[in-house]
Amino acid sequence: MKYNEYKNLDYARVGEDILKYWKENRIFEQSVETREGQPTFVFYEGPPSANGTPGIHHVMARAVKDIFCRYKTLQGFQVNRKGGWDTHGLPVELQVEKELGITKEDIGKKISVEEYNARCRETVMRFKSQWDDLTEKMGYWVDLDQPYITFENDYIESVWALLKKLYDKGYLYKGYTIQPFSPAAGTGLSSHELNQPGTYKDVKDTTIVAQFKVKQNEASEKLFTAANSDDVYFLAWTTTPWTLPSNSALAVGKGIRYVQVKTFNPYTHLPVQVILAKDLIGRFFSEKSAGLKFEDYKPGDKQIPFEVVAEYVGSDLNGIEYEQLMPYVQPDTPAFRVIIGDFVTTEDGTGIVHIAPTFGADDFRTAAQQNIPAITVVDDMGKAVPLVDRQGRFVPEVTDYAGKYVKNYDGQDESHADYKTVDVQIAIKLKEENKAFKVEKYEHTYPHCWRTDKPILYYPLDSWFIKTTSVKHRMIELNNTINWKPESTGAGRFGNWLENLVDWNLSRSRYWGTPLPIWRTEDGTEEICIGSIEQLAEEIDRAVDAGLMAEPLPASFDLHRPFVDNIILKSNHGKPMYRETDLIDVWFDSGAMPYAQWHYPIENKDQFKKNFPADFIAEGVDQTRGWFFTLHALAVMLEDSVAFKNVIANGLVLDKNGNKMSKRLGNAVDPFETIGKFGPDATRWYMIVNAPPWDNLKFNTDGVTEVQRRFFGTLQNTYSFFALYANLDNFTFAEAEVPVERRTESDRWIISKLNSLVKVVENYFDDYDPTKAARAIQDFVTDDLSNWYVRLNRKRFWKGEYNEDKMAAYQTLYTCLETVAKLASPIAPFYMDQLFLDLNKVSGKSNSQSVHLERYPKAVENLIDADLEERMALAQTISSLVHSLRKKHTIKVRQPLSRIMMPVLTDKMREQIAAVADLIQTEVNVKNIEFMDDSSAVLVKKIKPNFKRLGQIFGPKLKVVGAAIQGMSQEDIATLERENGFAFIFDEKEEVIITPEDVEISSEDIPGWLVASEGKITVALDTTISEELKQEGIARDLVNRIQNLRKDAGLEVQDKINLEIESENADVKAAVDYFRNYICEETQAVNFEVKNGIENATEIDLDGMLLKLGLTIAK
RNA sequence: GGGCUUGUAGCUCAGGUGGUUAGAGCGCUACACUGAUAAUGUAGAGGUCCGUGGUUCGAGUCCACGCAGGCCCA
Repeated sequence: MKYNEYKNLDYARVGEDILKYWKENRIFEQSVETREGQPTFVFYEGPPSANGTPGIHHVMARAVKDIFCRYKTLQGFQVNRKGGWDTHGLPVELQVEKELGITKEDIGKKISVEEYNARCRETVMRFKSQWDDLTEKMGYWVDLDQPYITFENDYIESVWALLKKLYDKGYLYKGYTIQPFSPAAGTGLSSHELNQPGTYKDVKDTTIVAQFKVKQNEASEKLFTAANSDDVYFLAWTTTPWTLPSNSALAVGKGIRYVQVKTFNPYTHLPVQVILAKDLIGRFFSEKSAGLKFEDYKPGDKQIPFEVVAEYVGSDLNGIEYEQLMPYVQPDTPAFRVIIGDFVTTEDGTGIVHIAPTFGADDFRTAAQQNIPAITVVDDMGKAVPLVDRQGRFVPEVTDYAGKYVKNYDGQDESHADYKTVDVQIAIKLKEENKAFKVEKYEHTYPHCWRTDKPILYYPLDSWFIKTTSVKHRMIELNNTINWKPESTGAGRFGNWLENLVDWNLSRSRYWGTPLPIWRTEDGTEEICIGSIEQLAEEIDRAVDAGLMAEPLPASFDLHRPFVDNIILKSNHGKPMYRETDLIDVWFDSGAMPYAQWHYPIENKDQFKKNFPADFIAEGVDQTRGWFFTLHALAVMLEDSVAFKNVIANGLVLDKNGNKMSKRLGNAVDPFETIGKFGPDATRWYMIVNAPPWDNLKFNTDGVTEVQRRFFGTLQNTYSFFALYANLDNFTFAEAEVPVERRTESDRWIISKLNSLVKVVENYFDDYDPTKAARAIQDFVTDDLSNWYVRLNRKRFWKGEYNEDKMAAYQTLYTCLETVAKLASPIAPFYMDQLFLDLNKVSGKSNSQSVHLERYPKAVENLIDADLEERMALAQTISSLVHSLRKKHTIKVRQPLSRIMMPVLTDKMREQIAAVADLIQTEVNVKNIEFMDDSSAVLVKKIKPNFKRLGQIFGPKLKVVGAAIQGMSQEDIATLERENGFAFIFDEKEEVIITPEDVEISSEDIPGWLVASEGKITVALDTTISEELKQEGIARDLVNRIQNLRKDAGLEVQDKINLEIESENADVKAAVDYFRNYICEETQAVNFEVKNGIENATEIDLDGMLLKLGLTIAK
């Protein structure tokens, strides 16, 4: 049996072949089955949506997931990976609407809800086969055969069951949220409808800077100290004066600077003191008025004097109370105070923002967080409603403006002289009451309803909520136990989000989604939340008995709209109950997957228990407030637990210029094309090795090419090298392993390095840092294994008998390759499996059918030898220095030299170098390494201050001391070393003593020699070339030329040859004479004749020495 | 506008707790090597460490304020 040898390996082909092999041998299934009974590693698949085609970023995200699942499998864990599909939601609906050429308005009219939803169901899985294809081709192992699908009845039923649990715990309630609303059309608008072209228009509105009078009490005392007897007001600007009756708070920016200004109201001319942002004084007070005297002011003067009397920061003002501006309706709980708002700026207005929680999303959110009530009235149904009704008119309680439209919704002629908007009427009233500081027209853009062209209002609309705020504290607490990669996403983005948590708005007014399972009586006094199909059937039976329904629930029933909408249930008091028409947020669907993927809690209790919470999940960072949040929120509320213990939030995949990929711009990278061209392994390896997953990746195929060449090319070369000679020698790893202590220094070194590698890679994987793992593996393969170990040991493989040393070399290299295959298999699953299989096919060392069924290698501590690794590093540095010296003096490596000399300052260093002397000598072609120490007395030493140490001792004096140290003479340094101390005298009095620990002494120069140094290592090269050395150089040159001839003649490595040589040159003759055996051995010549008149001779020029060579195959 | 994040050589990236000469790979140039050869070695060119201020004897590193890109949220 031979090791496979490849000419021009096709990496894409490797992917295809191995994929076929996996399928035929059920490797994925086996990797789960063979771990039966072992501890589980729980992974959750964040469901993608198959209504679009997959992109290259999906390869990235899924590579990250796959890596850790494979790694944990190698470690012996059982890792079930259930696939899943996210099927509900707006993108699906929009796509369907686009394809049908309809709008939301047409649903239920031009097309029935039933047909519409059928269309959605069909559309959402349209690209499933493409997704499945990519999943396989990129090597993402996930169970595609039994995925969870969010639109299936079982899934929806689970979601209902969870909703009911939340309902029973009191977490579900009906409230309102501020949404764009068109009073003219009587409907809410989605944000996407608001983004239609033409909805934002320039309009001129009356704006008011209102004066809110500060209440004098303990909290506000500081304002009045500055004010003497004047009244103090907050100034706040609004472009929607009709919201002023609904004001219940004022918001300031925490860090913004505010001033208190003494002046006069321009309309009433009364003395006032007003508070506004310091940066905005110029907007309200003219420079020209700066020096005016207050006693000179007469009512009506154009120039109004002003004076800054005090200054505050926003946090100083927090909590100060003020009098209600337009007291039509009183709130139930305390309001009218200053709060901190994160959205406050000094871009425009006054730096103080008027808050009307019923008419602004920021207002609503901030007020809710800081316990500020909204101003509402109670309607006929006993429900709290805002001061403006759904037609856009003030309610009767706002007496002065009752029934008036807040915008021109009733088509009045605005050009008429008597036309006054409600905003203007409010402005007039406030001016009269000394409550307006400035009134002016202001042009700005304002959104309009795309159907009616009338301005929209931000308006509270009914919504169902989950009371996440009630578990906020627990969510934060549990979040702190989650290992986030990167940490900042957990602490920052996610942590801040939790800190500012508001209740989860569950309602969506759509058609294709999980229906909210709540039925209510028309007056809202009775309701029921349904938690299962069984319960629904029972309730329907009751309704049938009461005559509300005609038939019981059929055996097969779709839980979507419109079918559930047609169900009418019977309340306890016998009234009919209708379903709340809302669908739920699709994020609830995906957040419910830990439960619903098993149809839990309806069934599969054990399955669920075994698979909750997840050990690991990974998705894009954009999921922080999406999937990560909903998973966490549901787990905390339902199970009082985290949903996941470790999470990687990966970044975006951008194009090579750092721009977002988009199909529209045409810069999107096709994953099939990339994998087809470079193969899945190089693609994955590039993505992982290039940057940590949580950084954005600038995807550049040049990088994939580089990875393919540098890493896979080198590894493959190394394998080919091994296979070539192992096949010649029939090495099958049949013999017992050569004991490590009988192996060479370099064998033990690479084994030590290998074991160190196993350790660090394990640590990196355990730390969920695949990039560092990949880089460590790559460095090992390219630098240690290929460029050093193999290069230094080439001869051992192709020269001489199949003896123990050769066996040791094969075994060592085999072990390295096999171990690398295992270590790297999570990242490059196809290629590494091929490598493993190619090796194992011959050796039969393992019974596994795949590297993915293997166990992760264990590092053997006593094979790791730090001293050995250190001295090999020394050998590398020294070799590099000698190469550099040879280069400088143009002495080629083939020319042997007699010796190098090295100053050594410690015995340890001498021992270390002596141990690797052979290697160095071979590598740089010198005969001897000699050491020098202090006793040789020719060393020139260099001294360098240890700044870190000296800085701590001398602080500011470091500059002088440092300079003094660097100025020390050779004698000074000798004194310091001899007496373990050296004294400087500064300014003729101050004595400073330094010790050898305060400095670093190195030897840098040897007078009369060629030297090179790096760090503490200095090498001197003896460049004298004796006659004998010269001849040996010629011999080596000859060998080189003969080898070239062999190669040119197309000889195989093992072919023997006859040699003939002819030359007049005495040196050549001498070299041939003296090194005949050496030349024969190196070139596998069985005969070597010096003669004249060679047939078919090749003429050779060795640095000016001419000769002729004849070469024939020896039979 | 807010939160988070990134900014180091032409490109992709390293640079624990501050230490004086900022590194690697690729690319470029030159030379060498040649039974791993579409490989390899050596050397060279290439840096306002995004900017400005500050702390410090000393800042790529710490602080503040900006600038530019990105994500999420408004």
